[in-house]
Amino acid sequence: MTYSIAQAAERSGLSIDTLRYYERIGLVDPPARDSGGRRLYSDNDLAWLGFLTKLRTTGMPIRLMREYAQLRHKGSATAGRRKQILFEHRADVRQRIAELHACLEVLDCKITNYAEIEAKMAGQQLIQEASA
Amino acid sequence: MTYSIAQAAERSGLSIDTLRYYERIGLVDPPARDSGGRRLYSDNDLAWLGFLTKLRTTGMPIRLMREYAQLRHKGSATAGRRKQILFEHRADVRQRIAELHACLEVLDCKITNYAEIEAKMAGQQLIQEASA
DNA sequence: GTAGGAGCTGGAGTGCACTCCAGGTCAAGC
DNA sequence: GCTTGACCTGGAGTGCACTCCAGCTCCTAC
Repeated sequence: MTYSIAQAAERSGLSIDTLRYYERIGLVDPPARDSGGRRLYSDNDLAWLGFLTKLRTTGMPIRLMREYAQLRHKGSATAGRRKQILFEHRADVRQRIAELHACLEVLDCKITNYAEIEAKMAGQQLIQEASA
Repeated sequence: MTYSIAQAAERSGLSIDTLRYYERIGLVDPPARDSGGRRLYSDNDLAWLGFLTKLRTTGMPIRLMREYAQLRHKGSATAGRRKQILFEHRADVRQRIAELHACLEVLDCKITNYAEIEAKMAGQQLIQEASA
């Protein structure tokens, strides 16, 4: 199964421009081409794009994704380094999740605060209306 | 208690340049100044900076933080909108945490994979050594 | 055969959030 | 009184990750 760049964009959630950009900077291999010179993405290509978007979503910088992509080409001898990259990145992600949770608590606290203010104001309005 | 810009930077975790930048774009109120024209941050200022960094850590864009900051100046009439901003932002943050968790699973899976490959290679090495 | 639409390339432009710089002021210590 | 170091200002520069553009080719459908 092959996909045009438009289909690949839709399935990967990336834009057409981004797909060409990723290719240009060496994040993805140049896909096959049809007789007219148009890109034909394979299921394999899409799987790799899917993995890349996971890395991006989790905030991995592109230069590191590129290092990973290049290691992939050098075969199994680089598996150690690739594993290390993912391992360290996972630790980063976990830490970021923890940070976000901490920030969530602050947000909860603030929101609760606003809700209390609202309740108080609503109460005062009731009192005003009753005494009017 | 007051703080020089260097102290404020250290306590907030922001750089001196960033503090001045935030002031310039209206994210923080211009702090007091000493007789020599130098900034003197108050505990209140630091508390606000602390809250801002929570918002930034959670990915709120600066233009939205600025809207929030400006609403704060307009008094309690804007509390509803401010609450709304935080409320929506909290939903964003929760969603992002969920996304990160999903990505973590993919990472776990990949890392496990690499570990298995390593184990297999180690096994082969043992066999080779034994037969040597 | 021609109009339209998808895709192509190389290169320029964008938005965001800082970050750096030159040239100056000010207060303290020697 | 002079050096030093922290701080000041307005403005320019940076890095990242795209995003857009002009001008072209190719295929399809009428």
